[in-house]
Amino acid sequence: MSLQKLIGSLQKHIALSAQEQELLSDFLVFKIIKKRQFLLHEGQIAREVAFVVSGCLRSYSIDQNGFEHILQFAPTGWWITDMYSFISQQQTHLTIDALMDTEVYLLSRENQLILFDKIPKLERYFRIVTENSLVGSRQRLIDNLSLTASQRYGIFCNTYPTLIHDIPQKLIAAYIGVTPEFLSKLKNGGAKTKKS
Amino acid sequence: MSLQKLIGSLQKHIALSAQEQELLSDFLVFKIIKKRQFLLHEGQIAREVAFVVSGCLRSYSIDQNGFEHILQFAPTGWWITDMYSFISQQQTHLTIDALMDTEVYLLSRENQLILFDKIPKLERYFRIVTENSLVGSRQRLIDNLSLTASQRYGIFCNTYPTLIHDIPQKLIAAYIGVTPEFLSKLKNGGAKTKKS
DNA sequence: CCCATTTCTTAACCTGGGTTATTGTAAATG
DNA sequence: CATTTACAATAACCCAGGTTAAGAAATGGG
Repeated sequence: MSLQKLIGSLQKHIALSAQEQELLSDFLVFKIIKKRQFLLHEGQIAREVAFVVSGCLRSYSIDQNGFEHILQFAPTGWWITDMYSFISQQQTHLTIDALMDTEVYLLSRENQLILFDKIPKLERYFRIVTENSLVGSRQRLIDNLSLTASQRYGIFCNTYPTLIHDIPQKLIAAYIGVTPEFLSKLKNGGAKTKKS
Repeated sequence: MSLQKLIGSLQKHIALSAQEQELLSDFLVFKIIKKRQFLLHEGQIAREVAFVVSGCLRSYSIDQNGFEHILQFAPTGWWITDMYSFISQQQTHLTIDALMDTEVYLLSRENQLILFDKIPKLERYFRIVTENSLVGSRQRLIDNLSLTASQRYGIFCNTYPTLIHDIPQKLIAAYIGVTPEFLSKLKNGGAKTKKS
């Protein structure tokens, strides 16, 4: 059963008894999000965090000029939500949708907090996951401040090797922070435009 | 006593008994870092996380060209470390130093993990602090991807109102991601360079 | 109080990446 | 299988922000 993917992720950091696993599963909702469907829309409240069993989600914001900026891709084994909206229960400025048909387990903030009291090990697990997310987010900030677009493209290829050939390259551009035109120039033109 | 500042921060999220406060304080080390002195140097391991009681620290990375990029300022009431090195105990790529004489409490990762077992509420506190840091980091990423330098300067002024007049403006430039020359142009020149 | 160092400003010129537009092509959709 | 719709490539031109340089102002240590 697909719940095993989630349990597997938990067991990397904590040990859960059979009863605890059962209890946890009572608080989860399984859902299929079809390609191009939304899990979260700007203006809504992120009531749940999602664990991706298969497929891939993305979170992004849309700026004043209508450009999308991708914060995170979530392939198999990743958690995704808008953390701001999830912890404050205020309206989100992000959108989350599916790049392909995707299976997820949803855990509401409400249930998460209940579980933290019933199974303190779960609070540990999420503490660790959040620490790791913070490391990733800070690293990406540094990369954006110190690297060129071409170097960031290289890092993307290492970080999400499975995605490169599976998603449109305009999404890669929206992640590394350039226009699709410029990414195309990078990959093909490479460097030179000047004479010989 | 200055420990009260830390306890005050804890009490915003959790309730600690007198004994628990005592136990916690046994694991903390008080330290004064004088202006321009280092708390962490590239290549070292971040054994501790620091809580700033007074003064201000900063964390930054240095890129291939020798330019500094500031990840975080930590005035009174903020926690700071290199989360990557702190959780993995691998060598850091960041540097942390003091912008002015600064008082901190240090908590080692080792002691932090011991405390998480002895006082689960502390794990909750750090789970919450880390969630909030993640929100801040993600927001800053969005800002860097979607806003102009001028808009980012405005946000800096709102985020760290106390710092604007207390730190050299080259540091503000290193935070918002522009050169000191360009920030100067922004503040004074404003817009025009072309003819009337 | 003075000299040295660091910081700030200004200005001329440069470039990485953006904008706009066109054309070709591959998927969805009917 | 025709037709919309979305994606990628290319190219000419543009601009926010970087680079270099050099003088003015602030800071700081002896």
